Amino acid sequence: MRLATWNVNSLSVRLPQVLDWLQKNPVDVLALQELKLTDDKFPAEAFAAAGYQTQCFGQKTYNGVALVSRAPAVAVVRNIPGFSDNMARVITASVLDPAPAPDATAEIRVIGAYFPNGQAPGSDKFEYKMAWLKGLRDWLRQELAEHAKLVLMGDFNITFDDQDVWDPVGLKDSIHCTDEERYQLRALVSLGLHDSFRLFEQSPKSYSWWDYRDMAFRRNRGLRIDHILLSQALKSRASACAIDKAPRKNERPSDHAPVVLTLD
DNA sequence: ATGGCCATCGCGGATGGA
Repeated sequence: MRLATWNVNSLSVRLPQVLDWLQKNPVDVLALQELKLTDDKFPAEAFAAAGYQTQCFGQKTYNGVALVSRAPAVAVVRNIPGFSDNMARVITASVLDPAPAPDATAEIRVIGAYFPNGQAPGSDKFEYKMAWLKGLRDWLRQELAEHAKLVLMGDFNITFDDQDVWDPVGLKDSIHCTDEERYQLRALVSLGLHDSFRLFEQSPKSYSWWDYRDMAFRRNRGLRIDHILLSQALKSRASACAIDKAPRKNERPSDHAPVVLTLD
């Protein structure tokens, strides 16, 4: 089973690239972020023609998330129960596991999330990010108690540590790299999750996002802020995790690259 | 040193992203 996450920075602009990528990478589940469109504009038919079901939680202009899956996605939850939010940032569903362990339930709980950017430490948006992270953690604790096989993936807008940052000195204490954000990320992980990317040997300077400016991609000036976290029950099944830089080389690319996880 | 790009809305330039 393969799962992936991709911040597409406007699905309207990127749909051809997403369909092309799915053809080359026929994953079982793809979580999309930053759709920047409303549900009525979601191209469900295009995905259906490619053999995928979709669950969308859209919003005009900003945010918006979706789950694209081979198997039906059921028990869908939009945003974080218990945390009041007017932005479309989280979509959760249970999807059929094509290769379930014989003694386990046949479903995997998948959470696709677009974490707040936070703009700058000390700003109102940063305060919102901190509150959102606390809200997510409080709900995730319950969700993990109910679903042993759980994946939390998406655009976290937080680096784990300096390995995830192209210029840790120059970007020290800047957004995505602050101690407060990293503390919150560790607190999430402490609920019983694992950073699937670091379960495997990776090349140094592996990033998932590069600024559009300054030829940042060509110079590999990036950040690793897109993550796939696995519950303990799924950790032992993980056999690979990789960032696919190929779509970042397209014309008119998203600024993010997809991250792909393989479960045996 | 500053901002350098891209998407949206909408038709100029502000806002947000990261």
